[in-house]
Amino acid sequence: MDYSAEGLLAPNGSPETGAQQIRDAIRDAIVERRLAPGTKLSESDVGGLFNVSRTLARAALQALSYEGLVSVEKNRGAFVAYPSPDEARQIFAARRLVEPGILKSAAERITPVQLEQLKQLLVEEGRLVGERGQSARRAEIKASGDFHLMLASISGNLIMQRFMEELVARSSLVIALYGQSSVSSCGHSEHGDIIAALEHKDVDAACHLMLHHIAHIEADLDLRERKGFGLKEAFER
Amino acid sequence: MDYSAEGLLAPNGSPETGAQQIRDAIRDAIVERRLAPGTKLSESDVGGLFNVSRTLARAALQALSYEGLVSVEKNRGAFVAYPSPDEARQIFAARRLVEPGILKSAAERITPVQLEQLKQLLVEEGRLVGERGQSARRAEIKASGDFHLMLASISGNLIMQRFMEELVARSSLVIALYGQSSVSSCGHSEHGDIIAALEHKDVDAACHLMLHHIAHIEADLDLRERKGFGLKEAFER
DNA sequence: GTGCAAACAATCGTATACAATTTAGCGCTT
DNA sequence: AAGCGCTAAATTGTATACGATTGTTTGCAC
Repeated sequence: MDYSAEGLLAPNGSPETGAQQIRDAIRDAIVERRLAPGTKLSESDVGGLFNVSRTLARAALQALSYEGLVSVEKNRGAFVAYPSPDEARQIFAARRLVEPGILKSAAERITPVQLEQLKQLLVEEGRLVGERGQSARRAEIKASGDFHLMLASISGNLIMQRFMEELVARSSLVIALYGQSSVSSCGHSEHGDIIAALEHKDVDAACHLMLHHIAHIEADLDLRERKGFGLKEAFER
Repeated sequence: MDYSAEGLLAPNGSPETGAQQIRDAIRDAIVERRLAPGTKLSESDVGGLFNVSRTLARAALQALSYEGLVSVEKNRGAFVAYPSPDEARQIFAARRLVEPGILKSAAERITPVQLEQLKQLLVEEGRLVGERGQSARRAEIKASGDFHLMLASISGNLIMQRFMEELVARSSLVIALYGQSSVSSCGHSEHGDIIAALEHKDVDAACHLMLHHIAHIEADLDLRERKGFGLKEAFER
């Protein structure tokens, strides 16, 4: 019946099977910037695309709206979120608020093998920076976010981990909208510095570096209000 | 046609009308502890109770599962969440992580009128502590949480505000399950101390008091794993 | 009487159908 | 020709229907 890219590593999702997959697929598309902010996500289209009914498509869109990646307007439909400059500032303010704490917690619990995994992630990220092409760029965006996500994972707090997933995903949207330099994904070297500080058990330095890192990302944004000079944005809200 | 730059805190019911109401109603019931952890929430029953179809009931339950207040098990149904001791610890760890930061941000932005509102909330809370009866107790639980929520609101960060809503709600579940002293809701006087520190612009003291406050709540919990000595718990879970 | 198995019942998972709302198109009036 | 109002198409909101999975009970063999 349906042989559409069945779960490769998903043994079983707790709530539903179908909607979960669709949600993840759309989220990946948004985070990797294949779906531009403001794009309309009609329930019929989404359902048709994944060969499921509107019911599941709707559930997936709802889920994404809870994560702030999709905004659904009553009787009008769902759109890829188009964060305002103010929302963007709040997202980064939230990251400045929680990431040092996560880092501190991660530093207390990190094991040698986890430290090695972090380093490996860094190597992978560095490899992608060197490559060319859209595909490599997307992978780089993902790897860059995965660094922050792995720290949250090491912290051992599932709640903070989920929260960071949301923040990283929404950050990607903000960068897609307001980023200036093309390679604004994440300062690669700064990730390395943080790992080094972690390795030396210098938590304070690591936190300081993290704050600096976040500020660095935010500094690359142009958060001035757009007055709708781009007609596409003006139309699609 | 389109008055863009839509309100950030628009009264606009974003997704749906019906499911939102049901979700809020059930959430209130959970937070106020009228629904015990582990209670089964069948889609048919919920729908029947609110005179809507299973579709809306399901959407509401899904929403609550994203907030961690209900857990849905595939092909088995939805239940009021029954946080494990480990989850409980993570919830409070998350609060220790974010509340000082929220408080710091709130201290920077608080206006005299907001300070007055905080004080009024405190008075209201104090009044409820004195009263007797189930209804007063429920209101007290809510007011106690509202104190923390209002601080998040004052911080001006909608994302942190939503996150705190989740944490406060889940804390209520934890206290319902593991709280020992009957009046374990929240140390009322400690709220007053924090306000006082805020008023004197002593942010460090306020943060310190907040951490102490959270520790105090957590200290009242008995987070030892239950081996099913209570037959009731053994059944409903 | 105990243990397994097959049918029954209940509930969830998904699809489809209908109603309500919004949006766009068209013709009419001025 | 521009503006207004009405109708029709499209899209979302909600309900119902059907199939699938799980849990229970009954019945039979041993």
